[in-house]
Amino acid sequence: MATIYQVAERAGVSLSTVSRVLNGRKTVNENLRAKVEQAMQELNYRPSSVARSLATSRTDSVGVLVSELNSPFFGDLMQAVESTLREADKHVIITVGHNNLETEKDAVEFLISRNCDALIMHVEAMSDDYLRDINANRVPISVVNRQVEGLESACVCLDNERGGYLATQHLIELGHTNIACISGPSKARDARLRLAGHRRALAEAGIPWSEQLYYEGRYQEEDGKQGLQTLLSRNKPFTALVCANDWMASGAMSCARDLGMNLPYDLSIIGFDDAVFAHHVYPRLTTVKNPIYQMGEMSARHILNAVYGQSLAVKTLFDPKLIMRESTIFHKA
Amino acid sequence: MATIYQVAERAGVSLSTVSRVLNGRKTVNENLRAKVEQAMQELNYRPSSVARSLATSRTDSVGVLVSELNSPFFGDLMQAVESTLREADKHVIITVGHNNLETEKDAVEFLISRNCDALIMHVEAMSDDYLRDINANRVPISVVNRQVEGLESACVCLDNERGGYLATQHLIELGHTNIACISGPSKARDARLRLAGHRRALAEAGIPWSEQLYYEGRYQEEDGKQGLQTLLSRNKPFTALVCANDWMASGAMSCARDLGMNLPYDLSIIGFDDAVFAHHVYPRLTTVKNPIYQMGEMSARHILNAVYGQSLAVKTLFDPKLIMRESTIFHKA
DNA sequence: TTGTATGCGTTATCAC
DNA sequence: GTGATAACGCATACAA
Repeated sequence: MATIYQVAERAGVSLSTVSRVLNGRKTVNENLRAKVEQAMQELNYRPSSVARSLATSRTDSVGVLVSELNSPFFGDLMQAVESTLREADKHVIITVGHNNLETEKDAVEFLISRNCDALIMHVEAMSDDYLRDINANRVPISVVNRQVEGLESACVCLDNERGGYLATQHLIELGHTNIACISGPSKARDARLRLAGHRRALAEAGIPWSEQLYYEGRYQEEDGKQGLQTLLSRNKPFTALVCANDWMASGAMSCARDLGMNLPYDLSIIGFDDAVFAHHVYPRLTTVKNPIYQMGEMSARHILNAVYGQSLAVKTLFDPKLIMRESTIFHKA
Repeated sequence: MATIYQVAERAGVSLSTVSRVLNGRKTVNENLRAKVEQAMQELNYRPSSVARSLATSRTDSVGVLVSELNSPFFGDLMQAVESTLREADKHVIITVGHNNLETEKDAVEFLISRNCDALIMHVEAMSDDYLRDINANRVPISVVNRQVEGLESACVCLDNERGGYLATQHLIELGHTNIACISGPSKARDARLRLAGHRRALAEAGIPWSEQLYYEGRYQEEDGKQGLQTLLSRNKPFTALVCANDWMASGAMSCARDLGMNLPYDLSIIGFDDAVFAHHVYPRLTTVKNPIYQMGEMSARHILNAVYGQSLAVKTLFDPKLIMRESTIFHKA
């Protein structure tokens, strides 16, 4: 590999000059610039990003920490982050946290040891305090899908409460009044908020909340099945079911079918997220869209602004949108 | 950030000694080692990976180039590669090629400019020559899901021909003799191989190949729909349909349903890949499993061996497996 | 505008 | 076993 010094020698200039044309400085004679560029060509010179990093103490890399890689949700997030950042010639180092505190902390240490200029994180286990500490004392961060007090401008997230509200409101508008709910784990913020929205919609419609129509899952497909069976066993009839994400909705749907129910006539089911498979299930799943791609883009933009001196427009709170498909239907009184 | 020099000063030794304990060299006095380690503790010292890279000309990073990020297939691949590599304290830099030659080349240049020690690639557009050139003159690579002549040991892939064979054989065993086929794009190697397997199964069973029962798609969901409609319009009856991937199978299924067909009784459909949504569609999709997770792991292992001096077991050719679900059924004569 | 000298934080090659 | 000293490839303050 050719170095800047060899280029300088061949072009008959000093290495400072080479460095200048390399960094697009205007203060360099056109003649010399041409010579240097030709020398670069001939030597097939490529700057060493490592050496540059050592000199500038910047790596042009941002660490990304997500819960999983093999899910449509995080796939979209990654895709958005990667392409936004790469447009700005930054790159992405990926790690996985598995929703586990130790793993998440490990990943953060790993990324910091790699001298990332910033971190984009989607974490569940890690505390707000920990996040604030990282941002204050270690490296700037952006948090996806979570509100951290004191870090508002660095957090991009969905209005989960409103999403929960929309889902239930939709069922109410269809005439349902006995509405069951399979929520996410109560220790998860987004799950709590979606549930709160659900309850607000019920309250506004004058429908009393019933513990019997409630089941707490952990966002897994299996929980949809377990949840539906449990709810059914309580002998309190319902004609519609809200699920806190699409996986559980899908689990509930297969379970319902296995039980001989005729969907959506016997039971309206609504999900949350609009995962890729939402329109693969049968009947196609009505759900609430989580605009994760845009959120990833905004998170990346925040970093671009905060760390790399750009000034892009960023939006931090996203509005969920109802996607009507065929898994919900009018309640026939 | 504390440097190695400050640690040396505090411990009252030279920086060579610090460097030695840092790298676990045995040739250092226990007393000094203790002093140094304490000094590191007190200063909360973290070695700079950048400086180390400059000195060793290794970055402990491997570049990964995949076609997309937001697909279950690549999600699994990434997950496998990341976790395998991180166990060995290497990290992963991700880029996306979008099945487009220019983008793929760009991504490779980008990764190389980042001084990756090696590349793991899943590319479609790039030529074999180009791949060989990268490996020979630039940086060691491993190729996923593709056979490159001369690079055999660096290629880990599925036996696509056998996969295609298995799918069709399964339908034949169910008694079907009129079997339509929606293949992938003929410019894609894996598509050609799957098709070859399909034809071999037909031939072995004495079923003549018919151009009328063949449609070439591009692996998109929409192609499943287009394909089925086209095939149906040709007035040559068939009772089973082979699709070269799950997306097209899913598209064909919804199309069939929209056309009023009763699945799987009116038409048996089989897919390929066993994507996550394969068991979400209704009826649950019979398909051929593509063990992408293991393939990713093996690809990472190959790099670990070739570049980082490890000696892990690697397997390069993977056997597809038939996953029987409910979308295929006996042909009633 | 151009060149010189120095630093970035390690590893590696020598002597001692 | 230990400690100077020179790379590694680039950026940058400063001098010319």
